[in-house]
Amino acid sequence: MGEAGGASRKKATLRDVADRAGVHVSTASRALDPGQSRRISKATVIKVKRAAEDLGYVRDLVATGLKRGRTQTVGVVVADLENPYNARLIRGVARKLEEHGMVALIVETGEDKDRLERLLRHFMQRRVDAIITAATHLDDRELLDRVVGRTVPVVLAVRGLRDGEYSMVVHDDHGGGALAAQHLIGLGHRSIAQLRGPSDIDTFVRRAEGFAGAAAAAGCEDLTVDEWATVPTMSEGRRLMELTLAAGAPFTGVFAPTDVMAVGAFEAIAGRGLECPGDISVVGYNDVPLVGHLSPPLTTIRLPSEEVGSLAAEVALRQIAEPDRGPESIQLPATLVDRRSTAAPE
Amino acid sequence: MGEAGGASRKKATLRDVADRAGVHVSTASRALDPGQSRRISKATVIKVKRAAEDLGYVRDLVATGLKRGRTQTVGVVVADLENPYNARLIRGVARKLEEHGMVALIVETGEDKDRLERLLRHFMQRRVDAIITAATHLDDRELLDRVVGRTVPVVLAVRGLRDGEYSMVVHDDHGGGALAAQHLIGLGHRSIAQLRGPSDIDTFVRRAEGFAGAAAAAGCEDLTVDEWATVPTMSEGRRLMELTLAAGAPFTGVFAPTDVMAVGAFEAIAGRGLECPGDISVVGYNDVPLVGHLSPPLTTIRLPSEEVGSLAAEVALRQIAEPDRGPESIQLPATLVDRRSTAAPE
DNA sequence: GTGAAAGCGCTAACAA
DNA sequence: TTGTTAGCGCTTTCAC
Repeated sequence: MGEAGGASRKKATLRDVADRAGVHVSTASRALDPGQSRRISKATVIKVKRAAEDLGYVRDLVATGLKRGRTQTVGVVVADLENPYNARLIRGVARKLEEHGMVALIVETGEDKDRLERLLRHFMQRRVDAIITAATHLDDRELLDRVVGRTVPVVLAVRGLRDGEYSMVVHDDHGGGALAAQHLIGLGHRSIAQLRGPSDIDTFVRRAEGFAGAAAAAGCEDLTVDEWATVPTMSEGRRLMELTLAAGAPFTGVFAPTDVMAVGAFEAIAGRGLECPGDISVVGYNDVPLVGHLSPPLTTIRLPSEEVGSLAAEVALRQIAEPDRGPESIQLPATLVDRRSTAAPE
Repeated sequence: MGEAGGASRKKATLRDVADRAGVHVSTASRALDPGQSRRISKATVIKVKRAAEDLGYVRDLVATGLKRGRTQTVGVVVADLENPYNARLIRGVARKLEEHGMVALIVETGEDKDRLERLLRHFMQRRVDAIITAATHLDDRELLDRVVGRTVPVVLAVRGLRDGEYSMVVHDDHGGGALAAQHLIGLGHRSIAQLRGPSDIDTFVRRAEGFAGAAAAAGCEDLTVDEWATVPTMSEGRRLMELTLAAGAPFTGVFAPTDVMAVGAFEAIAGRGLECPGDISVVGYNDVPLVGHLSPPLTTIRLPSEEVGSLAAEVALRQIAEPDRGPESIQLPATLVDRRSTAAPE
């Protein structure tokens, strides 16, 4: 019956399989390769497959990778693993890749540029077949060009870059920001503000533009402070919210370009003894899991990050298959999830 | 000045470097290997390093892996990437590995056994140097033995297995469960209950035992229902909480063995028109990020998962370095984070 | 349809 | 200190 487990003996090699089947290694190789096995006589294929099974043979992907120059690996970069929206993005990527027998090599930058460079270099050393990055800053172009260049396809997920040399799968951030403003305005708010995420990240710039544009278009008073967050975290959200409150001008609605920044805003609001949505309405962005269970449940712009991941993987696969294809761009529409952190002003 | 970028030309090989430096490849190999370079004349090392720099040479880890039989890769399995406590675990692993020039290959099972098997097989094909798994079910032993066996070190993180054939880094779940009960009891609750996680996962069994034991020891009425959750999710938490409430017996405190299950419990409580902690106190487990911002902020047992990850990586590295070392076990103590979801019964 | 041969890019005895 | 040699395990022309 054999050793189908294969965890015991020394690990069978293709040579062993060939020997046992009484054929040459090259024949064995072909018999086991779905793309080649039809060029081999049915009888031989069966013989070889049986031998492989008996020996508990598993193809060594390292050797295959070396020979073929393709590792069946896609490098995936995110800024922060702890953010569930990245988790979903990764899941989207991983599931799609898995369907094609490929695997994601996932790394986290913590928004640190040096780290990004190290990680990208590492990807190159490992000969990943493509790179999907959701951690791009606006000034990373030079870095990407320099360390990755055109050696492997790059797909920018979520965070884009201004001119289209790389493939991108992004969200309609401008529209999302506008939607947040319009929602507030529709509720009757006339003085609103936004907390702005890092100014060197595409998504945050676009969300900010969208919000500001829609506020202006509606003739709404925009009491946004000058400052931008340094990183899109809860504490930065709190800081900016405090700043905005401290500015003194009265406003009744605020947009945070990230759910966790919105949570920071909640803290600042509570810290001032104010209430949400009674005194101030808050709109977030992303719609990460627990956010519907906060107090109050957060109204937010939904970013379907699993879908972004899945699409990014599809693009990557396509670019791997057809390297001369030229960059592709996909943009997903923004929708608002209306919950309880927004209400008409009192 | 050269091509330090290396993203342009055809990709320099060690041979190219050797040629340019006027030495043999093996010499070049040694010169570039920190562990060997002291056996090479200073002058040669410099020559080679310069040539490498000029050519933008980067060592091909695939080839190195094939030759050395070590890929500098550790496979990491989690059940659910979206759970931030896994994110932290992964971060702990990744950071530690990175210090040693290694990288984590991260995959997600969704608690699915077939998927686990496929993923483990894939790890073997990729020749990972070790496997860290935080997705183990109690009946996975046979699977682990069969597909991994003793070919590479395995470290069980968070979720253990009963007899010590594998290294483990776990939390004191029994103690954690007991702590939850004691906290409630200390507050004055005399009738309490727990929602139990999947009965085929070590952590949940131990937490349940700890809780039940402490409740019994205090002579407390334990109104836990018979049912166990099928998966540790919010909806299962809600379902079990509803079941418990429907049982009709009056209790004032409940323990959920997972924060997300606790959120489900919140929903069920609210659904009945009850209040937390007014009518029922709730204790969770894990202390994941947003949980302190729920309404009410959740009292919970803290599981330092980043530390678990980091320790698991250390154990893995040790086991890789000394394969005959025999399994190691580490257990971290449980602590309670007292917030607002628990109070004295009314 | 199958075998022979030549490596992918690198490392590690073994010599010298 | 350095070069020679022999592969790691696999795929893939090129013959037959």
